[in-house]
Amino acid sequence: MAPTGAGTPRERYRAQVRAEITRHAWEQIATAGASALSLNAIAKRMGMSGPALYRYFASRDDLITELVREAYQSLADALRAAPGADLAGLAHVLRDWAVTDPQRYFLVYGTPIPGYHAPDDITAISSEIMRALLDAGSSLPVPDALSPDTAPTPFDTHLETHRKWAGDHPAPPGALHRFLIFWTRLHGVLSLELAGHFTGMDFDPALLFAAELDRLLTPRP
Amino acid sequence: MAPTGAGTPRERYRAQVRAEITRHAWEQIATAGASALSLNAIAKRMGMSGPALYRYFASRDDLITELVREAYQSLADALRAAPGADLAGLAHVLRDWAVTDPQRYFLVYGTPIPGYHAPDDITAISSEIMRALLDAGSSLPVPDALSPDTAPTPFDTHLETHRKWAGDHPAPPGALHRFLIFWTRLHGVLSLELAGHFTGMDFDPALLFAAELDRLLTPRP
DNA sequence: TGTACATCAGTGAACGCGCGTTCACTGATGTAC
DNA sequence: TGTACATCAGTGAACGCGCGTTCACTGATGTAC
Repeated sequence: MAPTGAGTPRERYRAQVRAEITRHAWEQIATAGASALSLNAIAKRMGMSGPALYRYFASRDDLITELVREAYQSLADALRAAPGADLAGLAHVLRDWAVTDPQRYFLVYGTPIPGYHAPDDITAISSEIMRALLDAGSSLPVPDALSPDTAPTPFDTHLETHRKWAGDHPAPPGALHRFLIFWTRLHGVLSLELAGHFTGMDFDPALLFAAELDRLLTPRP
Repeated sequence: MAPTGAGTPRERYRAQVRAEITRHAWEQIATAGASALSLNAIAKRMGMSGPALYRYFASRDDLITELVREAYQSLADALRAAPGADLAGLAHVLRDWAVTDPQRYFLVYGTPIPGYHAPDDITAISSEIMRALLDAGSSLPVPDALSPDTAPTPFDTHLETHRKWAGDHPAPPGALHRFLIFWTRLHGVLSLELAGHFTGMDFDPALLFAAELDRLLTPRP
C-alpha cells in the first residue's frame, strides 16, 4: 500500500495529531496568552486525557518551542511568498502577519520569558528572515532616508567593524544600517499598536504604519 | 505626638510594608517575569506567612495593578525631572529608564495580558506622559524629518479629524504626527533591543538608538 | 489467508506541588476615660 | 498614670484547584512468517 505524502500511515497519523495539538495551543494562546498555556487544558479540549499528549511532546516547554518555531516559520514563509517582494510589499506582509494573530507576534517579538533559550534551529530561521530582508533591501534602489550616498554616520562606521551578524552577506555597512532602520521603525509602530497603546487614540494605526513606510521609501520634497 | 511625614505611625508602617512588598515583587519580576509573580513566594521571602499580604493587597491582581502604576509613575517622574528637557534629553531618559529594568519596560510596553484592563488612574498617568512629550515636541524647533513645513501626508490629513486623544492640546496635526514618529521609532529600537533580537549581532544598540534619534533631530545634507 | 507477535496510542490512577484565598484566632499597638 | 476597650497586623490550618509529569495497564494497529 503506497502511503501518500510522507511516511507510513502511523507517521501520518502522528503528524496529524501533533498538528491538532498545536492548533488548539494557538487558540489557547490567542485567548489567554502564552503563560496560560496548559497541556491538560489542551487535552481536555481534544477529548483526550492529559498524559496522552506526552506521546507527542516531551514536555510543556517542548510544545512552546514548537510554537515559537511555527511562528518564525510562518513569517519566513509569508515573506518568501510575498508578491513582487519589494520593500513595501515585504513591510505589508510583515504587518498582515502580525495583525492576523497578535499573540503569535508577541511570542516572537514580545516580552521574552526570562531563562528561556531558543534552540539553534530556531535562531537559524530567524537569521533566514533577516537575510531575506537584507537581500531585498540591498538589491533594490532605496531612495531618501535609506539612500546610501549620505555621509556615513558614527553608527555606520561602527557597523563597518561590527557586522559579523550579516555573515558573508555582501551588503555594505550602509545597507545594513538601512535594513536596521527599516526593521526597527516598522516594529516600533507594530509593537505599540498591538500592545494597545494607540487604542482610544482614535486614529488608524494602519495609516501611521503606511506613513512610516512611505518616509522610508520615497524622497520628501 | 506629631507624626512626621504622612499620617499616623500605623499608616506609616503600612506604607512601609507595602513598599517592601512591591520591592520584592519587582525583584521577582526581574528574575522570572511577571507571569511567575506569586504572593506566597513574596511572603516567604519577607519571612511572613502568605495570608499576611492580604492586609496590604486585596488580591494578586491588585498587586500587579500597583506595579503597573509604579512603572508608569517612575517613567513620568523621570521625564518630568529630565535636565534641559529637550527632545534628545527626553529620549535618553526613556532609554535609560527602559534599560535599567527591562521587565519594568515590558510590564508597560510589552505583551499585554489578555483580558487585563488597567484602571482609570493608570491610563491618566499614561496620558500625562504623552502630554509631556507632546509639549516638549511641539514647543521646540524640530528640524528635518519632523519639520512642519513639508507637504501634509495622507496621514496628516487623517490626523486632523482623528485627534481627540490629544485632548485640548493646541498642537497642530503636524506636531502630533511628529510626536508619534518620535515615539514609535524610539520604541522600535528599544523593544527589539530589550527583547534580545540584537544579541549575537555584535553591534551596539545604544548607537543605533542614538543614530535614530539623530535622524529625528538634525537635518541631513 | 491466517496466526503469533511486536509496536504503540491512549487511559486512569496517582504523585507532589504551589497557587490564591478564607477563616477563626492570638497578641501587640493605639485610644478613651 | 492607670485601666478598659477597640483596632488591626500577622499566624496557622484548611479549602479547592489545576498544573506537569510518572507509571502500569489495555486495546487497537501494524508486521512477520
